[in-house]
Amino acid sequence: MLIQTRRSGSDRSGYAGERGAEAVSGGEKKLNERKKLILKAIVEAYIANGEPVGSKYLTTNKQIACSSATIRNEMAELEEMGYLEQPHTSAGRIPSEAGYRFYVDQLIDRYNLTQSEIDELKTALRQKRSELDAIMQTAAALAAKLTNYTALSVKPRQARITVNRFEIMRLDETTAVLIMLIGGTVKTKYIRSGRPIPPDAAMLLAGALNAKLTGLTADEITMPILMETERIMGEYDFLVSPVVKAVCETISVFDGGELRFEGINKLLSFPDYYDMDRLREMLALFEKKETLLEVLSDETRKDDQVQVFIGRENVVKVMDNSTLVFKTVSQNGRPVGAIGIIGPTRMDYRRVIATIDSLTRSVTDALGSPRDDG
Amino acid sequence: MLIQTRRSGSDRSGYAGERGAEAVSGGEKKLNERKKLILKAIVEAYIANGEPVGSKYLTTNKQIACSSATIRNEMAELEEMGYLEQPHTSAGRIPSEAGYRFYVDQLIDRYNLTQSEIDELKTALRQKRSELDAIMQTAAALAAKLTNYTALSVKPRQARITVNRFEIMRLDETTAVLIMLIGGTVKTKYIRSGRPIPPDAAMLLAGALNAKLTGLTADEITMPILMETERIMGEYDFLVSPVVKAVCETISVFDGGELRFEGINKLLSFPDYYDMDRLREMLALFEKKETLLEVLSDETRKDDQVQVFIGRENVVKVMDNSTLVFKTVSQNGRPVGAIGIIGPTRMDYRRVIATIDSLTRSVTDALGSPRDDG
DNA sequence: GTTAGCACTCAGGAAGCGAAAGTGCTAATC
DNA sequence: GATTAGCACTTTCGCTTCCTGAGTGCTAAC
Repeated sequence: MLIQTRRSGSDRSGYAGERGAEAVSGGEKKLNERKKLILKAIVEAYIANGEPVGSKYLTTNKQIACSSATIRNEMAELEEMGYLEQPHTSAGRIPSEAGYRFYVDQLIDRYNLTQSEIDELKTALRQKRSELDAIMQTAAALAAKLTNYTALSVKPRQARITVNRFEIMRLDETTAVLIMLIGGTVKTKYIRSGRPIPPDAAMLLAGALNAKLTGLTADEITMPILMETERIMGEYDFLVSPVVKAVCETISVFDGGELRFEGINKLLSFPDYYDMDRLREMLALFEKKETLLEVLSDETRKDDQVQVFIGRENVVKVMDNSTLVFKTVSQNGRPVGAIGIIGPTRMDYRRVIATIDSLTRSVTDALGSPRDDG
Repeated sequence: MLIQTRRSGSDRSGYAGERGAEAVSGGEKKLNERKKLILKAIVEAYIANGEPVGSKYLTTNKQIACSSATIRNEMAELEEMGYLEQPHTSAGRIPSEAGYRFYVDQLIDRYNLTQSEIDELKTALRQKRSELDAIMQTAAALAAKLTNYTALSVKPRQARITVNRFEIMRLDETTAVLIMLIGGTVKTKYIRSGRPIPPDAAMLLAGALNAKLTGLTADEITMPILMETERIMGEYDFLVSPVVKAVCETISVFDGGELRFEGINKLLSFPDYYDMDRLREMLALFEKKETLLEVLSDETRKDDQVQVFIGRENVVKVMDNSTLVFKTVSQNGRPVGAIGIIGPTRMDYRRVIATIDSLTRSVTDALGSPRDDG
């Protein structure tokens, strides 16, 4: 079962500071201000340095005005509550998954990208205006570059895929290309016929397809429709069956969704992935795609806020110790994909969340509404 | 400077057995039969086990009928000649790059895939008949699966990219999709105009583009051609400039070639890549693409035989300790891409070469000649 | 409730040691 | 002259041992 970040207000990013944390609903334990301060400091120090943080180190933090002994007591309690862990007795503490979760939900500060980063983002995206595939890939590349983690972009599995419009391009006597507009993307498919395809047959076919098959899913293309289309085609009815087959193939395959990665090598920057087995499993996951697509597609539509899945919250077993952060991208108010980051649980959440948030917002802007605008 | 495998005959695969090895031309040193046997045994043992091989171990090889002391003497000479290396005094020997090269050029046995492997290959490819992009990707995935190394597929940088045919698909009042047939692939580009694009303008535009721009490279599209096209378009001349810009963008970008990888996680199966730095550099190389494309594209056309670049023979510095094996794929006798394997120098050359050879052959068959066949 | 002090624990590095593997060389043998 | 047996030598690798430093938990004092 996936646990989603809970939020109180309708704050734009959903990531407020400490305000309202006291009033949080439900099963979460209350933490006094000092505990929060300590937890926050531990998470941030651990994110920054990757080493367990000890009580002495925390005394250097100006905001925490008490001795190491006191901090030790608080830490012991935080550990008891499940927010901290100890790799071994004589090491400092590191955040548990629950600790990260609490941090992400309630302690994190709002972080803003610098103006130059935002500019980079906008100009990079402007160039590819509204080519959905290209724009998503560019966005993922940007996300990888800005965050230094591996980024992913996904076009979700769509329940109902239909072709908006057909076109036929004749190449020569017996060959033609079938062009299909599906949502914001164009798919093509070769058609080879044993018999000649005269120009008027191509025109007729395009017309027939547009008349009969637009707006239909693969399931809805039934025998009567086929026969009706063949009737329209008259003497060229032999073209209908192979072409419709090609159409069905396309809209079925397309259904699978597409998942791309950028910056895979960034994984290796983190000691968290120095374990070869973990790394291999991660890369295998990247190539299998189905599992990850499931996570992304199932959840994609729920929310237009940044989603954070920490460690074992992920259905995918492999992803212990890894966090997935993503947000959907919309066009005309409908989600058409998502962009995200995958990296170690010990991740710079502030930065990653801010980046993904801005990025998806910019992409959504850049995509605009390709049909409606003047 | 790249060194290519030299071959003597016109043997189909270019990988003969020992025959004729004695008669090899030029600067290569002659090896007596026993040395060859020993070198071959060492290379194969090292490929199989990944550990330096010692003289004692080689006595278990039936073909080498002499004592360990004799073998030691021969090994010492082979080392002097540059075919073997010693990691440290008390270890066995491993092949040097020159050793691998000699092995690949002259000692390797012909290896054939099993019938079931060939069948898998054919059926997998048949399904995607002649969709160039899809077929190349499938082929790379197959190569990765069959060899257990990382595979790559590439559509080479083409010096002269031209559009064979244009088509315009009108979406609504102000939006259209420009469809370009380039070689065997179809590229699309959105066109948005501030002003309405009536249906007859779309038709007229397609006609004008086909008349004026087909067969031209980006460089060859000059001002006079633009003006002539605008003249043809009459009152719709405002469409010409943005559309031609889109065309140029496409054929320039396309020029870059495309490079895809399959089975990146396979890299991790080999202790050769347990060094994190090497691994990271390798992954970075995979993402940068340009460097690798250069190697592949430059050499791609030279030869229709399997090409093997061992270690430092590769221009790319990162690829010490790595070997690149690839072969071009042709359509209508013209190279349209290449499929290859990248992996540790200690690679199963027999198997990899055989696989790439069969695979590219099958792909070439599957691609057929899309314009000429009945 | 907070702090100082102290005993305790544990990871990680350095040093030392012996076993195993494989070589190079010499002298004997075919 | 080519081959082999034998032996001393070198080097890695795994193992144990020891030591240090960091950080804790607990107790007693403030």
